[in-house]
Amino acid sequence: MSKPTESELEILSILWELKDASVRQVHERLAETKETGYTTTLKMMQLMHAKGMLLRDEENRTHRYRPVVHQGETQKSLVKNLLSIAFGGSSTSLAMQALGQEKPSKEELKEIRAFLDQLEKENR
Amino acid sequence: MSKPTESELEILSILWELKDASVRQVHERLAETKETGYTTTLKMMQLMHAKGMLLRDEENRTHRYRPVVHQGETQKSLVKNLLSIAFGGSSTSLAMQALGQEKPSKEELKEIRAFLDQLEKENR
DNA sequence: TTTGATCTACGAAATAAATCGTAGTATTTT
DNA sequence: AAAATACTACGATTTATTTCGTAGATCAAA
Repeated sequence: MSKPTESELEILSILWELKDASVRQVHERLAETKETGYTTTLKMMQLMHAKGMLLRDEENRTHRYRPVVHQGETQKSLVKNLLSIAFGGSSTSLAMQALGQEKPSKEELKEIRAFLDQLEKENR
Repeated sequence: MSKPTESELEILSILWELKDASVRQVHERLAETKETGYTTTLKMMQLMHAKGMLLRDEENRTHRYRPVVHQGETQKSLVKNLLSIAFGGSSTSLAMQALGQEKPSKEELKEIRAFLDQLEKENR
């Protein structure tokens, strides 16, 4: 599946959260942070459906959409791409860049450390 | 400064590495992994220069270009963007996603742990 | 049952990004 | 010094992405 564009990602994010939504719902969320017309959102979602990125339930007049790809898979490919294109493949520097950006809480630090231990264990 | 496009990033990556290069040099590197014409590369770099993304030394007939922004700053804004658009702002999950992708070496693990300790210390 | 609101479909325009050919000069090779 | 090669400049085209108006159908309210 091809890489979603910026706008597509905005829509996907909302759908990942809501699981399932009408154009109206998505549009209302989008409009909170962005100046945009209803038919624009509609068209985007229709295009995404045509591309196979969204499933559509046409049972009722108001169609409901949901993402085909899961957030995790998309995150994975985005990270992979960013890694190769801007970090010379070094996941370490990407990770540190991210963590420096938005400081993790105590709990998160613990989680990350556990994750590192896990990685190290596997590596034997 | 606005976010570089995919193609611009490819060029920036090469320039970050070479510090300073002619269109020909950049083109040759690009052509290793991508089917593209010389004038396309030229035009891209001219555009980037016009946008203020690249400096140009016009001393000699063969101009030499170098990036205005450093890799670190660009990485920072890319990560920031990715974080907000696909990870709901959670640097922890971005970091783990990255590390799971490309496993760090023993040395890198050490480095990351030190980095985490540092973060924790600051947090008091 | 008319009016108004809400939907979808869809064409088309606006914008952004990427590609490339051609012309004109300078430089190097034969 | 003629021919081939290497550069820049630049217009124009192509392709991708985003935006939006209009039409027609369905539903809800007056």
